[in-house]
Amino acid sequence: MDEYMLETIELELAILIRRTTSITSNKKISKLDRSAYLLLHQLSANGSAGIKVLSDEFRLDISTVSRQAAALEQKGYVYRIPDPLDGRAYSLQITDLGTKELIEYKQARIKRITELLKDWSEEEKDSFGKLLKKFNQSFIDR
Amino acid sequence: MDEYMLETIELELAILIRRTTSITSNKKISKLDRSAYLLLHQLSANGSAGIKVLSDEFRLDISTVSRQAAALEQKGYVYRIPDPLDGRAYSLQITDLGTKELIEYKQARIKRITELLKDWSEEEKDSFGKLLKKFNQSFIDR
DNA sequence: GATAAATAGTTGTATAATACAATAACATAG
DNA sequence: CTATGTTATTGTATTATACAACTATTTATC
Repeated sequence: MDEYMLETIELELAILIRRTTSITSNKKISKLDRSAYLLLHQLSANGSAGIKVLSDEFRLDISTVSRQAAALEQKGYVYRIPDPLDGRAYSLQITDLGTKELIEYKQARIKRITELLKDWSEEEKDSFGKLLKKFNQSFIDR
Repeated sequence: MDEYMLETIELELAILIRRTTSITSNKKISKLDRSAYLLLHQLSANGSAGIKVLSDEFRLDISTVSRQAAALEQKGYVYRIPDPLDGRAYSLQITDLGTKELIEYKQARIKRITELLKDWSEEEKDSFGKLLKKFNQSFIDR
């Protein structure tokens, strides 16, 4: 029973990833992509931070975050504040435009998920959210 | 409450995808990648099929599946049976070697997930598996 | 304080998974 | 039999990632 459920989880996760990857490369719903969205979310929720800190939090390579940040800066969604104590470093700060886009994108995502889950019970949604969060937690801690 | 939970689901899904993408491009655990794994799984579970049928089932572009199939054939994990009724088409059949790799890969994945979820209750695992499956269902039906 | 080692960030290059467009070979409908 | 549709392949582009080489700067060591 246990073994079987793990197999299900394992398979359904793989399917989920493939499906999302496909949809992502498909539709340009908004001006934001997933990586940009998560970066903006982080800056918005937890305040400004440098590339290094962000890449640690995200468990991504510094170079990856560096490019993501450059793209966001180029679009005017973030700006850089040089670190007064360290000439190499700076903080990324979300702009008003960035905040606006973030909210719009988030709203569009929530709308889509609301639609997908419209037949789910409150309890199921609640449970799914919590378990996903818990899974990501274990996942991140490795 | 509802709105909040949808926001959580939405965010945690994005995080999950990013995290998995990162890990995928990171570790070569096995000879299989996720796409190859899912293709083999499909052939193993639902019998042989052609590229067209597979790409419909997977909601992927034909060209994508065509390349995945070519890669698997090249490794000796599948072989082609020409369709006797249609000179353009053929069936993909999993080989013994393919089956062997599939089982090994699946086992490795289950092991990893077992480890990740070792502190979860039976009920949580059960619930997570079912909800993931249900989510993919809604997701696929669009 | 001078030099060595560590750190923050950028840029070049590579890989994986996808899509779309053009094409070839074949099948079916009129 | 010709026009249209279908299966699969191949060329090209995009996106998100990693690793490696590099620059500029900071910190540690002697």
